[in-house]
This record gives sequence, C-alpha cells and structure tokens, in this order.
Amino acid sequence: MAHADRLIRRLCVSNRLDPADLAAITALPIRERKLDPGSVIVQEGDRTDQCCLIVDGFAYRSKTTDDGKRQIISIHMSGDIPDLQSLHLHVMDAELRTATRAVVGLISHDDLRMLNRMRPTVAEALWRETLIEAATYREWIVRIGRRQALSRVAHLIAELAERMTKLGLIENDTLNLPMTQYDLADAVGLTPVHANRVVKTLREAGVLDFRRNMVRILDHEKLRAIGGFHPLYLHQSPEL
Amino acid sequence: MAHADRLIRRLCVSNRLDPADLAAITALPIRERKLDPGSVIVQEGDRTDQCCLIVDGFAYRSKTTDDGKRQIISIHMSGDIPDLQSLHLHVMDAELRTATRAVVGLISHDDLRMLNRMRPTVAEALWRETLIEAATYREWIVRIGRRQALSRVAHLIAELAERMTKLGLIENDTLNLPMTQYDLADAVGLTPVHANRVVKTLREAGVLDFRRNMVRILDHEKLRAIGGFHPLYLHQSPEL
DNA sequence: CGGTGGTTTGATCAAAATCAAGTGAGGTGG
DNA sequence: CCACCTCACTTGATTTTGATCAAACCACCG
Repeated sequence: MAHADRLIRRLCVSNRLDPADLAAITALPIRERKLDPGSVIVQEGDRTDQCCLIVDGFAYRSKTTDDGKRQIISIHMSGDIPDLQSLHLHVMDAELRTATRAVVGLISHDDLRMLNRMRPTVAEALWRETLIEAATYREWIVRIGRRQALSRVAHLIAELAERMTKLGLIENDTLNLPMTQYDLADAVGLTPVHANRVVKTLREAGVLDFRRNMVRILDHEKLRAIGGFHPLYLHQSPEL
Repeated sequence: MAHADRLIRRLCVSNRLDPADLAAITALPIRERKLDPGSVIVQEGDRTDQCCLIVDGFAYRSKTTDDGKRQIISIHMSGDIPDLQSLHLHVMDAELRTATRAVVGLISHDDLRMLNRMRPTVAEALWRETLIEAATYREWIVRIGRRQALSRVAHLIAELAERMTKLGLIENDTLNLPMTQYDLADAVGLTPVHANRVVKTLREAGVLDFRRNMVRILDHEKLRAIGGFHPLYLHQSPEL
C-alpha cells in the first residue's frame, strides 16, 4: 500500500472525501523514513516544519514529570499524523517516539498548508482528525481519573481494539500490539507491578491474553463491560 | 465590553490577527443568553448547529461513568468557545454546564463557516484554539496519571491562575473562581474528603486560600514548585 | 552460556477512599 | 426575627487500592 493510501484509509473512517480530494492527497510529496524501535520523532521543545505520518508500526506520545515519571498520552498507528498539530502549535509540548520498528512519511508544512488552501474539505477532515484526537484525550482523562485499575486497562484495550478493527489491522481477535507491561502501566497511570497483576486477573477471567507484541481478546463483551467502554467518543463515522 | 471583544481578547493571547480579521470577528452575529448556575449548555449525545462563546462566568466540561462518577475535563472562562469542536464533531461526547451565573453568546455554525472561508487567518486561529485545548488535555492526563494529590491540586490552580492572568481576570492574586471542593475533587480525580485535606495542607503551608467563589494565591513560586507547573503547554503567545 | 529486558510473585507500606459524624453560613418561611 | 434547612466544608476512624521493595524467573540473543 502506498504511503498516502494509509492516510486515506484512516481519513475515510471518519470523513467523506470526494475523488478530487483523494487525488490531491495522493499527489502529496511524502518522504519515507524507516525508524528503529524507540526512536524519537519529536521532542518536547522542538520546533518543526514537517508532519510525520505513521505508515507502519506504532508510536507513543508521552510526557515526563520533573521527578521522572512518564505518562503515555496517546498511541498512534498506521494512517495517523500524530503531530498534525505542529502545523499551528509551534513548540512541541510532548515527546513522540516509535514503539516498534516503523515506517513514517514526512510531509512538509508548506505542502500541507497548500493542500488545505486548495481543498477545503481536506482541511476540514484534517481539523476533524485533531478534534477526534482531543476527544480521545477527554476519555483518557476519565479513564485514569475515575476508573479503577482493572477497568482502566480493559477500557484502553477496548479502545485500541476498536480503532484497529476499523483500520483492518486485526486478525482473529489478535491485536499486533507492541506494548510492554511497562508501557501499559505508563498509559493507564499505574506501576508496572500493579499493571501486571491486572493483566493476570484479566487473563484468569478469560477476557484477554496480553503478551509482548500481541494482545488476544477472548471475550469482547466482557472486556467492554469491565472497561465501561462506549465507542461514541472515537467519532468513527462521518455522521458522528 | 462587547461580546465579540471577549473572543478577540482571548484569541489575541495566542494569535496574531490583523485589523481586517478583528473587524470580521466583530461583525459576527452573536445572540446573547443569560444562564443560571448549573445550566446545561450541551449534553452528551446532542447535535447542535451553533457554538457557545463564554462571555462572562465559568463553565465545566465533564463526563460521567456508568457507575455515576463525574470527571471534570476542562474549565472554561471568558472568551473561550468550548464547543468550537461541534463545527466538525457532530455528536457531543461530553456535557458542558455553567458553573456560575453566566452570559454566553451563541454563534451559528453557518456564520462561523462563512467567517473561516472569508478569513483564513481567523480559521487558523480557531483551529489553533482547539489544538491548545488538546494540549491542555494532555497536561491534564499527566496531572492525574502521574502526580500525587497535593501536586495535582497545586498544578490545576497554577494553570487557572496563569490563564486568568493572561486575560486580566485576576486582581491582587485573587481568582474569582466559583469552584466548590466537590468540583475540585472531580477535576483532579480525588474524593471530596481528600481534596479538602489537600486544600487544608496548602492553606497551612501558606500557599493559597481556597474558598467557595474565591482562591487567593499567597505564594506563586511555591504553588508552581509543588505542582511541577511549566506553562509551555498553554501556548500563550503567537510564537509558541 | 551468560546477559538483558520483560514478566511474575510475595511481603510490606503509603496514599487515598470510604464511612460516619459533625460544623457553619446563608437563605427561606412561619 | 427566629427556626430550620440545605449545601458546603471539616475532621476522625477505618479500610482499600495500588505503590514500593525485593527477589526470582524466563526467553531470546549475541
């Protein structure tokens, strides 16, 4: 699949775009780069003149407190442009780092601004993508602010399953997810030790099997029930 | 101050707008409405065809879990358009409610879309506002995911003080903030009882005095130190 | 075959939740 | 004008959740 096609597949989950829009996106100059796991894409404090499209692999956005605690803030996958915001926010306020070996596509701000001016529908779709990301943050806040450990983990996995399903990245209930239990802990605001105990509980309850590089969901219903997960906030349809 | 001026004051904290842009904003039709404290502005699940500008007073955005726990997600004040997102997200995923008696201005989506088309710089400024809100969510996640109770409260108050200062809403270190300790607890992911103990600790440490309808900051330095607060993420300058 | 990064488990501790019972100020109706 | 009510705040006692500390374990890799 060509690089722009990943972006198009992603945008078409939540947006209605016409052929001319798709053609304009396909014509976008994209420079490919292959990255090792753990590579920094942007750092807190950076200024940049390009956006990074995740073609293959995963990336985490995170912030670190003064006393060295890391919080993962978002998880990005094929088709996401996690730093689309850099188009209008000039100094990055969080770090972005690959979680896996990854292929990314770099798109210059100038080209994106040109595209936005020529194709207002695409501009709206991109704005909308940033708003969906914000909606995901809102739910993330509720997850760690008002849910217990078990529910937090279930809710996060349910979200990832939902997003990956819409992109066709799931085969027989197995997410090809490169998350260590340390990452999981940093995403849901727990310690690794406690995250491990939660994972164990979910495994023993027959809900999921969580391993390095793979999460297998055994009982979707139960997973959503434990997490209190309702996918509305992902706005995964042009009508929502 | 006219309604549009509140919006302009707010936008000019983070954006550079030229006189023609300001004139276009001033020309925007805005219908005034006065609301009692606790009025619902939009509900989860709503579809709407207008955006709400907060002219005077405060509003909270919140979500409630299946088991009835409320999490406050954002706090809005004079000049904010908290549901600007509704321009591109069609179904609301959170509730928005006034915290005080408030004056709001309603602006139709059609008028906003027209403005965006005529004045691309204004469109960019509005997009940027939604991105700053997202940045604020990111920090909110870190606050409740990776900070202790004392630090959470200090960090939130430091943020509000910073934002209100830039809008000129603070007089001799006193924020005219209509927050009960229940609200505070729901914002930082604590129980009201524990929030109260934290407030007491901060008062006894000579950092702040927190009362219904008023927070007085006695030691800004200490407040920021306890909260680990760094205002970069608020992007409160056109350069950031 | 030893190292390393990730996972697992147990024991103990600390932070915050929960339960319970006041206090106190402001607002309303008799 | 007082009595009472309500909403917010406060405090103490106890329990729970998750953190911390410590030690294996395990699989993959060079």
